[in-house]
Amino acid sequence: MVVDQQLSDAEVDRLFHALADATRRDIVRRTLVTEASVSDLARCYAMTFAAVQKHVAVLEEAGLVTKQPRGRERIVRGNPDRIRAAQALLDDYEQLWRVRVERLDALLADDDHPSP
Amino acid sequence: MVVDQQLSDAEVDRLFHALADATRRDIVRRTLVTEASVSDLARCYAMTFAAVQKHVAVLEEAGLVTKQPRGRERIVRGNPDRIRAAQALLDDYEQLWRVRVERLDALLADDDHPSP
DNA sequence: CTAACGTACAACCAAATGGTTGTAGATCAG
DNA sequence: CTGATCTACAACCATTTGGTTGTACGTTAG
Repeated sequence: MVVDQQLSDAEVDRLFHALADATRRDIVRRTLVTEASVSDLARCYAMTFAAVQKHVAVLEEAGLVTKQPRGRERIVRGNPDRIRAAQALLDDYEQLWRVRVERLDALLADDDHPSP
Repeated sequence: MVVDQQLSDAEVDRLFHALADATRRDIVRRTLVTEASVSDLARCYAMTFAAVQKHVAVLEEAGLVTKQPRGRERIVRGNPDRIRAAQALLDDYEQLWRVRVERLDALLADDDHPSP
């Protein structure tokens, strides 16, 4: 089982911010399936190489992607662990919501036996 | 079972962007457990009422929170469905990653029977 | 060696973000 | 009615963001 990484607020900020852009999400999608160099990726989008380079940097700082040198290229790979970390965070929110549901259930149970 | 909402790129942008701020995440946490007025929330943070109001607006546009008038107050409640929508999106990414794993497995299987 | 390719990085710009203050409209309490 | 409270919204400001262009440097191909 993957250990539930303890991410700081700033890291969580970076993680969700990195996911809040369609181009970056597409880069994550691609590199989860197939590794690609930065210029491979740049050819996929209607923007300059430098712009794509910046998106990859944002993803790398968020931990969603790793960049490994290979000759003159930098090979980009998606990091499934960070995806799972994000899922774990969202799971926590859902668990919190259950508290509300359980409290409402308790209230309804009390209504079955109202005090006079 | 909750239907898998079909979110546009712009909606997903808004969803993750709304989550990319510690104050907003805290508002979501609180309002998932207990409903609260905007000024209830404002008292929790070291910033002006107007700033908190803006954060709530961002969360509302992202669908992570609903705002319901009650007298002069606006009651804020967390929306677990949007949390689940975000989880569903991340699940998709994890599924993509499995494609890579399966392809690697296939490659290894080929290596068991190398051609001469 | 030379030319082409892949990357890194700085400088610049318009637009969006996250905060502030200030004003004004509803609603509630006394 | 009057005053306090809760909200809405505009205007403003500093910083960040997402894009551009341009320059420089290492690596590969011919």
